[in-house]
Amino acid sequence: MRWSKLFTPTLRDAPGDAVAPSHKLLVRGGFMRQLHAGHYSMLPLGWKVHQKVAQIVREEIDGIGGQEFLLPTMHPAEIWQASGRWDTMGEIMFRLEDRRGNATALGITHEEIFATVASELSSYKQLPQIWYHIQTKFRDEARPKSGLLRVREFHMKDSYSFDVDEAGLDANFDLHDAAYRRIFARLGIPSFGVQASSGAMGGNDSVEFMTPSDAGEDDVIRCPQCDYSANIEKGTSALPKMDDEPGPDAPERFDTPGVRTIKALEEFDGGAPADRQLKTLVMSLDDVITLVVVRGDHQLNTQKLADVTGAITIRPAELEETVAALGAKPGSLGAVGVTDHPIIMDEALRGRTNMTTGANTDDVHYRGVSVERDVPVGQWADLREVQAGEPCPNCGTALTIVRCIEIGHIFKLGTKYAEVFGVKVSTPDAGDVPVVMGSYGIGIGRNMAASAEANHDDKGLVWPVEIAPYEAVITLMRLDDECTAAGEKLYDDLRAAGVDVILDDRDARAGVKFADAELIGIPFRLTIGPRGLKNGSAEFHTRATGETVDVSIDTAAAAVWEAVSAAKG
RNA sequence: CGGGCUAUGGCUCAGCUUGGUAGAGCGCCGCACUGGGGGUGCGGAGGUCGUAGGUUCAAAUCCUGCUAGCCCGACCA
Repeated sequence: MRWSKLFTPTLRDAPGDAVAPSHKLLVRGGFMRQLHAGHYSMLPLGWKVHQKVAQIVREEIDGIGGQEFLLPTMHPAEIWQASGRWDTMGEIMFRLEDRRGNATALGITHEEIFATVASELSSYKQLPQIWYHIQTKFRDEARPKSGLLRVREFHMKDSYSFDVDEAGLDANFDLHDAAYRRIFARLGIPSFGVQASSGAMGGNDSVEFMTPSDAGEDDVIRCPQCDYSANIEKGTSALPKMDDEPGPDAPERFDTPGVRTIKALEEFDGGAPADRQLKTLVMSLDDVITLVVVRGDHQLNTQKLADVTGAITIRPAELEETVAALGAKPGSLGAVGVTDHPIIMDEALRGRTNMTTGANTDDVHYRGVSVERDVPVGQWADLREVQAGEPCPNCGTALTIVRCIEIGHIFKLGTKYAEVFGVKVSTPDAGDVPVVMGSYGIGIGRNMAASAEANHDDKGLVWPVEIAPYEAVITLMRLDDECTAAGEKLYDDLRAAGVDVILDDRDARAGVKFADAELIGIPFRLTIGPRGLKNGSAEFHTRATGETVDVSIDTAAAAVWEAVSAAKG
């Protein structure tokens, strides 16, 4: 490629509304442009990087035995209705009708579709199978943000494993785990796996891959000592045991005029510290008013509540609903003796006695509450959100909470989809059995952005060689005959050697060319100018280190080839 | 969905408070000088000021509705 012909509109200033470094740099470098919220046009450079990322993913999934497919992105409603996800996916799914009025979905993921294909599997001898495609997904995100990090239209590699039993699934799960770690390493993204909520995917086990970044959207609990790490939607901590006094034989009502908050009750004469209070949250779970109780100083994690209850639509109750349900306003609510609404209690409250909580009369509280004696708990569950500094459940070290980008997610699905879509195989001793599935996703554009987040400096992007838009640039300092001839020869030699090289033959000043090459993150640069040519040399610059060395013009191509080869492993 | 902010040329922004000829830098086109880190000078093109309505002799500016975008939160793979 000759830069004079390349469409790469680089900008000196980032768009004012971009915040994330990857967003700013991908726009400034002319990799992409926004069409509207959550939809980006990939320009030639952006698409080139995107395809290189996809190719790495393809190589690694092929490497564990994956077979590449391409399934449609428009799906009939019936197939989603069959799995139940037409309803449970809610507003995330784009829906439309064809000219006959048939309901259609734009694919958010492809478990159902791959399962229909898999229904032609018939014998255990065909298993295991790993099938995948790299296909556009559409998700009607409530809030697209941060450039490519969260969008409404994106490419995802999603693979699916099919096994005759759980042991087979475990093996395929581990193969994917290892392949994903190789992918992230090749993309230059520091990564680690965490225990995660399976959310709307169903299934019984899942691991998310995370990379620490302020531009991310997930909070991850990490132990600095052992290897414990979990999404905050899933993780827990070991709380110090509380020594409660037994308290009175029955709860005692007492007046608390004007006390409306946990903090106020702490300071109130005759009140209680927050960790000796019950916090009663009135929630609507699929329109069922439910009391959710956590310790006064704890926070509810709504994803945990969703996982535990299976509820699809969770929201705090409106004021009127709360008053209608309990007869008091927030600030004086409690679950003592409440029998006409389900009560879900956080595990941290098990066995607690002599607690303080609202009495469902404005300005009145109870003290001396024994949780298991006085509250008709319907369900116990881990609902609280871990706070930084709490002890690790494995080793007791103070936990940290790290902001992360989710760069991959792998699920053990079990037989849910196989049963719905009749994916079963004959076995020698168990007859026909449903196939055990796994599902494994990795967003191409998000990983491109995550690599940009991890690999940039104040001059611009510093792509790993494998995904850089070009591996090397030959920068002509003058467009005179001598420089041009030397540059053209190097350009031809490098292309012949298989190096992805661009010749900067623009009639522009040196500063512009250097700045552009650094902004878009080309790993290696050969500078050809009269200063070097006098001595028969070119300058060899490495983007990542900033080092510049003189090399003989005769060996310059070989030097670049060696550097590229070494970097690609 | 709740809260906040924004919308003026390709990009970044000023102008709005106090209504009166639409501006700057970068980018773009032409010419000249220049030529190893976003160079200089001269000349030029390019804007229904998001949109619809209202107030007014007069609206980028004041008022109202709408739309779009961004940020925080909720939610989400």
